[in-house]
Amino acid sequence: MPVQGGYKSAPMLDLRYVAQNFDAVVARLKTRSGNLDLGPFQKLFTERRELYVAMEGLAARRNTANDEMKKKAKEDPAALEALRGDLRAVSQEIKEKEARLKEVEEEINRILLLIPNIPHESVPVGTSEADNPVVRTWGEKPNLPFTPRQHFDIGEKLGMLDFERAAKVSGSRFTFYKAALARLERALVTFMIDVHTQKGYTELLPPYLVLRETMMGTGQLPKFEEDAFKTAGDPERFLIPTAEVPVTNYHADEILEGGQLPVKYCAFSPCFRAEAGAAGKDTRGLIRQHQFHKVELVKFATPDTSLQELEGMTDDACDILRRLGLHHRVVLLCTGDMGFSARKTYDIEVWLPGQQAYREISSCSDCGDFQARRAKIRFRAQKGDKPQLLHTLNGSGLAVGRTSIALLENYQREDGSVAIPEALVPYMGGMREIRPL
RNA sequence: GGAGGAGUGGCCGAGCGGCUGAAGGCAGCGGUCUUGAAAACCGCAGAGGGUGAAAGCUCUCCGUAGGUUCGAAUCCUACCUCCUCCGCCA
Repeated sequence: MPVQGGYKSAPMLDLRYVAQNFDAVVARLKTRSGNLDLGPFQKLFTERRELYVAMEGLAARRNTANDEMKKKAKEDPAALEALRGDLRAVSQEIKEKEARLKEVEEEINRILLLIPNIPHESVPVGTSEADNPVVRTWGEKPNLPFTPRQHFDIGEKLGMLDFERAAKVSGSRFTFYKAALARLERALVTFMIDVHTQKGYTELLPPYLVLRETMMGTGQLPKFEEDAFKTAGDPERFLIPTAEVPVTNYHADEILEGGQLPVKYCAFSPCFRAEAGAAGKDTRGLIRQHQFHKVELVKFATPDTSLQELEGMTDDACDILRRLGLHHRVVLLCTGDMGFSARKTYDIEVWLPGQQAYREISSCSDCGDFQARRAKIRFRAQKGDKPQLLHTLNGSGLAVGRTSIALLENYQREDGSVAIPEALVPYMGGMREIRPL
């Protein structure tokens, strides 16, 4: 009867760290949005340790007694019977403790799985996006000598975005792209991946359906189940909300060699989001759809380099916008605006003339060891060293649909046609502008 | 979907219910030898948890989860994955 050990019950935050710095951790977590309830965590943690100690004592006793059994079995059958009775009681006690330990660990995990990552110290405290400082800005707003239209007007006038038929076929928040705009979307994907692979990102084309534990690994579950689409079969599978999910879990349960870090991947995928909490928000156009395309960047880095890698990744995403000549700015998310798994996040916001607003087109996060702990991704600094958790990073490079929006709004002309930036012309088969059908 | 077969340490591959954390081989690391290298020989070498300042001590792990037993890699049950053949299919 095996005593449970190992990292099977992988804690979501460093158990010991949380236990030893309880107040500080709670205080920092409270700067995030949402409620925080650590419940009976400390009591459970103590009980867990006591159970471990007790079980070990019993197991040790049983093991030595079992060695006796080997001898007695041959020499002294009578004593064997007596011993057997004793041991049965010991085994029984171990089983009981084991059952209780399992309960305790499940309770601890239930609590910890719902607790977000601890914000890094360089992240400003704040409650909403209004508190996100602008870190830098690139380019300038285009000077359009007419009232700029929003992308959905442009697309419909071109006859290349069809929201009505999409609603007929799939319901709200879907779109048919047509002709040159369909090609533009495809061209953007290829363009982005070409740029990233030239910088050392390895292209990965991931599965779009993943298991529950995969969604757990990156932090989408268990807390945000209502945001995801789920299949009916057994096992249930989830449509990925981002390629971050399959790509980060690509190395789940692995030990990487320190020398090969950072490992960098880029991956195109469609993304599926239920948008449960977004009713009434961005209902028109391509901004918020149930399905969109994204090229994702993922890095696996050592703890001491991850913050620096985040800067690099953010710049790699910005580079796409620079090459496309799109005005944008980078903001640092405050504690209250960050995602569940992140310890530090930069959002890149592109200027949309039609909306007269900056809109998020990329989000780049350093997740520290948060996802690595959940997904059991480790590295070995030197041969012979103990494996330790690595750091994971992810960022959009970029959201393709929103890039299409930015191109439409920034390169629109008064007559309804749209220019194609130089960098994309080769990917559009030489096409330099998009004219109405 | 139907019929078979298999899942053991970085890899290959043994393993009568106790002497197996696991033979043997390869790769790896350290050393002897050598002008250097190779070969040969010797040695070290899995992952985690608990406790401890550390050394150490101890517990767990042979696809996963249960079960039988004083004791399971070895017996039983279910599940998962992979391979082969048939059917179906982009």
